[in-house]
Amino acid sequence: MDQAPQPSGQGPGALFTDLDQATAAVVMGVATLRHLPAGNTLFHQGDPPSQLFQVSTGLVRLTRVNPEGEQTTLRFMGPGDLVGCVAVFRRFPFPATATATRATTVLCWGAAQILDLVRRYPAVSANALNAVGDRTREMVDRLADITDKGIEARVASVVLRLVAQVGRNGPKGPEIATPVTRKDVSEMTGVSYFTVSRILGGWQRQGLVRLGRARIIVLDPYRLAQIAG
Amino acid sequence: MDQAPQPSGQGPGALFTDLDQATAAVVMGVATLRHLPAGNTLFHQGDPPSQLFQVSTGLVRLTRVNPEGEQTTLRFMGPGDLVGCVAVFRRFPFPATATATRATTVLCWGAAQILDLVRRYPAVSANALNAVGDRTREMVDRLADITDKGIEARVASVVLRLVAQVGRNGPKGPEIATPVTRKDVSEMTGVSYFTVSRILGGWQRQGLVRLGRARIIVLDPYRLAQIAG
DNA sequence: CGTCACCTTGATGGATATCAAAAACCGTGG
DNA sequence: CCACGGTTTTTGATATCCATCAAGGTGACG
Repeated sequence: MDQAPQPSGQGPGALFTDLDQATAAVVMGVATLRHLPAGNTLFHQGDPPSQLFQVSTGLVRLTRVNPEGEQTTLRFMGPGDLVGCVAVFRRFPFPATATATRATTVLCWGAAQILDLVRRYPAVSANALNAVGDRTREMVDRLADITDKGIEARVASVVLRLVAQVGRNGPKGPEIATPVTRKDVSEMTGVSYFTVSRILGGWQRQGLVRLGRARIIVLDPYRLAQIAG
Repeated sequence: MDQAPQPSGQGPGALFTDLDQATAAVVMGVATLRHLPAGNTLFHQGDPPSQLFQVSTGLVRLTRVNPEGEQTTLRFMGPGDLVGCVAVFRRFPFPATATATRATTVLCWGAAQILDLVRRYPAVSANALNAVGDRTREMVDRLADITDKGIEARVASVVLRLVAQVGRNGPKGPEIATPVTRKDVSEMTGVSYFTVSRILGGWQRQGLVRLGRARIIVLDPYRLAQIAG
């Protein structure tokens, strides 16, 4: 907790922040808890937005099929993050596929229920607005990163963002939740696989990071932030 | 109206959709109308989010300063679009600078007032959620475009998006609102200036577009969509 | 201890950024 | 109406960065 990176879903969970006890109970009351083994999917790209999820434990990967038909990673979501919030509140088909990359538990709300709650409780509505706003903000930042930074800076940004979103404090320093592969990082940066490997390798030689199979430990976040610009 | 591209802010204006007459009157009542000469700015990047704007007529450009200190174009907003919605509802500093690129009129709401309206009227809250959700959706799409499309496809995407957002029907076909320069297009695509010029030039030779100073007329939207993938 | 998925490293070519310079365009004022 | 100045755009030549291809390594897990 001290200097540990926080999951992006702040506090007890995005939807519940600043709710009075009664309201929180109502929101919790209509939720159901679900356990997913690794590899299971919450929903597929294009599905109607029938449910809203909040990750409780584990790790969820959002992917998209590109024009060539391959799945490419869009982002990861960890404990406290609202998965599907944009689609559900906006009543759009899910723009991505959500998959548990390891054993995961999630809270689920039916679309109709959650929309009703939002209409009835301004506090819940505010939380929804905040969650969606945060998402937009992140996307704008990522877009700016990609358009005006060099490759190395982009990789640094993505690594730092991953640490902040799905990081944990390991013994040697902040550590990105496993399994996040080089391929995932490359797809999130718009850089090829191999180049990411080379850049990370270079950083490891300089002692900025420690690498493992589907694992990245950040030893010098300050210098990384510098590289990210 | 027939086959004309619609501004992204749908109908009479994002905030007002599906409001009963009384509510609409209240929302309109606390708004003020402002006229801006070309070149004036609504707000600067980093400013506290003191006001929400809805473009009524004209054209607004959102720019961001990149690490090198230059202003780069993020997007344009035309009639019906809510400018600053993410920042105001999320209570974040504005992530970009908004400038009128020509004579423009906007509706303005004070942050406190609009937050109050959102808390009081679920219908307004729903509209806010929709507006912010649309924004997220667009950013996700743009991000995906950039990471998994080739350069030419990216330029095509941006041109088509501009037509949809700030396009008008000219005599020869859909036409992007002026002044949108090649430089703007290049910054929105993450491609250099010169390359955009070459690509557009090529399209003009094939009869897909007609070019002018700070002007792009789309002659063959269908083929462009094909190129965009 | 074998197999599979993930990762690294090297060599190569090509797409695109960059630099440089000239041309087209527009508004302005004579 | 025309000449002028600044901005935008085009076009060409060059260099560089990165994607791609190929092959070998390394760790995890049954």
